[in-house]
Amino acid sequence: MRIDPDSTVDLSAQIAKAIRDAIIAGDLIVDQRLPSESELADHFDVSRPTVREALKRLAAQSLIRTQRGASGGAFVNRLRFEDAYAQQVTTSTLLLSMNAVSFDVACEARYALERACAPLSAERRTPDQLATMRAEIHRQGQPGLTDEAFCASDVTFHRALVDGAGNKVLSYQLAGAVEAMQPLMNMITFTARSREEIVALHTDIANAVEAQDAPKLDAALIKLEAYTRLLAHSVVKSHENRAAEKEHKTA
Amino acid sequence: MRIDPDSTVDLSAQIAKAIRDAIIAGDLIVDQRLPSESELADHFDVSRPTVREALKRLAAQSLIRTQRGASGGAFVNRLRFEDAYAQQVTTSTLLLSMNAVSFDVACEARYALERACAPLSAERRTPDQLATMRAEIHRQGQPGLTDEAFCASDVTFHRALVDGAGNKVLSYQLAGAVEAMQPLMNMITFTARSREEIVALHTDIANAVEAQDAPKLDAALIKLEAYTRLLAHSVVKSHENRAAEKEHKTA
DNA sequence: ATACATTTTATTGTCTGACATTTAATCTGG
DNA sequence: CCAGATTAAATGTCAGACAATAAAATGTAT
Repeated sequence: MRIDPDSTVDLSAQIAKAIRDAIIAGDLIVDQRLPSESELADHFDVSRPTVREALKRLAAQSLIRTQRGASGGAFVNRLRFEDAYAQQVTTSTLLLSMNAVSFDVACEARYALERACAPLSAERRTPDQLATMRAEIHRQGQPGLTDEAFCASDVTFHRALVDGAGNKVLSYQLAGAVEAMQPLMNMITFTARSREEIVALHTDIANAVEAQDAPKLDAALIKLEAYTRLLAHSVVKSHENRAAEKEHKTA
Repeated sequence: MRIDPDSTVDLSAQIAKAIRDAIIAGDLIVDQRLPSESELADHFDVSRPTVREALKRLAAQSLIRTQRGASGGAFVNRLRFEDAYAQQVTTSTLLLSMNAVSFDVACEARYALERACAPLSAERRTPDQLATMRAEIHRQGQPGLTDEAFCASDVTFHRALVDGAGNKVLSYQLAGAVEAMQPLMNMITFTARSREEIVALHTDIANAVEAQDAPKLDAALIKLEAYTRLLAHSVVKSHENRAAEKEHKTA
């Protein structure tokens, strides 16, 4: 592990990269203790604050954890699915919010991915998963639910569908796609009529899963995607109309 | 933006969270300049090194960038697809290497996702994308190629297929799945015979894409997945045999 | 000898203050 | 008006200190 003191890059960034590379290469294994901050400072010939900045960078990526006290220190962290999941949701959410991704593109991606795991879900669905889906459908049918709560329930419903595939890697990859869509979905105001329609489509999905009927499930998802896009378009249009009216007034 | 000085959590972690939440909530917008480190230190009532550790955490997640000099400082970073992509690859790779994910599970996830975007790719394929796929197939057919180079070409080929869907969100989500598999794929030793088979299957895929024949493309991908798993299983078996032999000798 | 309380020690967390480096803005002389 | 020198503001880095924590070592009483 070496750094170049003459490089224009931050020393802490270089040190973080050196350690990260060592972890990726397997030179540092899970739960292994790194040298203490002072030792690292000596090794890289920098000050302790600089080493600490490097370690904080790695901690931000969940690559290490630190413990205080005697026999404490920084340890290589076993990256858990939940940690990776949380990071992916944050990243995906910001990515969508900062890059002017159209609703259509995001929606297409989400449903394409969801349909990818649908056949596996249909095959392997568990009673637990079915119960979750039914429970969320029931919740979505209750009046007085806020739009946010409705969307949250929607996410839970779809997560159950995805997790039903029984493939942790797949669940992890899809988590970002499904959850990152939520802020966009929250823009939609769900009328009683549209909620009714969505509940009906969700019921179709749950039925198809229960019947382990993959083609029917795929068809139901396609219908739901189409309906979601329809709703979003009407929202966009009403926004545009309002903007146009405003424009008209000021003119 | 506030922190709790009595919390047991690191101050730098709290500050990072406060700023991160502000970015996610949209209180800090892209390219907006954060207060200087000294000002942040005053605001949170901590020292400058503590603020710096917090900022490095955010920099590690590509949420901010820093610039030196007058009128420099920390700016909210527009998260680019490439940055998010790179992070996802790192995370996914470590996730697989640290969690004893079986080849079958990873492979299933990868091909399920890839098949998800296949219909879109078939519909929207560009001449450029087709050219890339053909070029990589040609490279894969050349003798003297190392296993690593063969795998790298494989990744490029599949990326072309994925990018062909013309959906950046989808490409981003799939990037991790495809690239993270590479270390696992690198374990396989490709015989001349198996390379030939893979090239043939890749040709089927390219032909299906060119013909914009989605069902044919899906079928080709299913065959490739089955063959990939077959190869991996033979590798695992030969490993087990060798281990058994070793065991026998020492006994 | 063992269980419990105390002390020691190693380590991270935080602070203070200073200097180095970089870069944009400002000033100054031609 | 322009080019170069100067200034100022910001991050990058360093050194040394102290606080907080938690494990290990030590002492002590039963």
